[in-house]
Amino acid sequence: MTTAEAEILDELESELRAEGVRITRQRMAILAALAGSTDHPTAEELLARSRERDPSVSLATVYRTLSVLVESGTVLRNDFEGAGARFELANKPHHDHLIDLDTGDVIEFTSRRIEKLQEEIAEELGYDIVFHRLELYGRAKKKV
Amino acid sequence: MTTAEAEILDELESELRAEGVRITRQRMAILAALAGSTDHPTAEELLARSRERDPSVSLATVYRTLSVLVESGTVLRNDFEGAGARFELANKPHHDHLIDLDTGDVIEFTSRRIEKLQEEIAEELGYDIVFHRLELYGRAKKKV
DNA sequence: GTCAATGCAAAAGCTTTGCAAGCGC
DNA sequence: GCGCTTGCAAAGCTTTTGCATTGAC
Repeated sequence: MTTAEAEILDELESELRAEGVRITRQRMAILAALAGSTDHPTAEELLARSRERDPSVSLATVYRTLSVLVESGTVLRNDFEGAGARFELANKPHHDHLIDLDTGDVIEFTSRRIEKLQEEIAEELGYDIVFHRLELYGRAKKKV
Repeated sequence: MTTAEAEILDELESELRAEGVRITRQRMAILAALAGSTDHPTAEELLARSRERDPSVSLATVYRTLSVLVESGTVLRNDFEGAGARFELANKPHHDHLIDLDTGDVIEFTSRRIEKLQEEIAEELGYDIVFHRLELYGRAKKKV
């Protein structure tokens, strides 16, 4: 685990304790797995990564913990097309996703202009946006 | 069934036959259910609506038929947050969706500008977009 | 010590599939 | 008539849940 990851982990732990969330070995293992992931792992992948730190983690606990973390706003859940849900820490600025259809890679991007247009559209329709989902699915351009 | 719906149904049937898709009573019932729906029904809802025309339709056939129709580009499948997949005929211009979190209503909208920005973003990242998903989830503004 | 969190296994919810019978073309 | 389509029931997958036990605070 890198120093940066350890710092993130410490911070997450403090924040969660402050919210009254109980910290268990399993939860720390799952948080560590999240902090150590730069991709967008599935529950199964998080189970495997958590077990490297604490083999006692079960899939049920991964799901229950993710549920708690999503509730508290610590984790974001993504339901990309195709497979099961994918998770990521919410400690980054808001962003949307571009999914590489060939490799499954997920690229994060942001666009103030698109965000703004979404607000305008909702406004015209008489709505307040609570959250949104923008996913681009594509293939890398051939190198020329 | 309105005259307009009957026309849509005729057209769908012709197109599918032209593509070599076999037309069965069940498939016609499912197509009619789709043509007669202005909302975005689930497979279960389509089953119920199809059975009004042909009670022999089974859920397995609804799914298998939808699969054929999605393959042929006749139907679009939406995986909105929350429940199961929702379907709609693809015979309208491209649009995105705003989902009312209180009522579940789905409002369609289009924005050339957002589409264009998406293209630009993909371009910058070196990708060609194959398809995308843009969903706004919100609540109706309070009337003042 | 109390009450929440865990592991396990069973269940749930949606969707798919194997198989024998039926039916479109 | 041939081969695709159907209904039924069973199975698949991901996610959730009941229950007895463990463990955090």
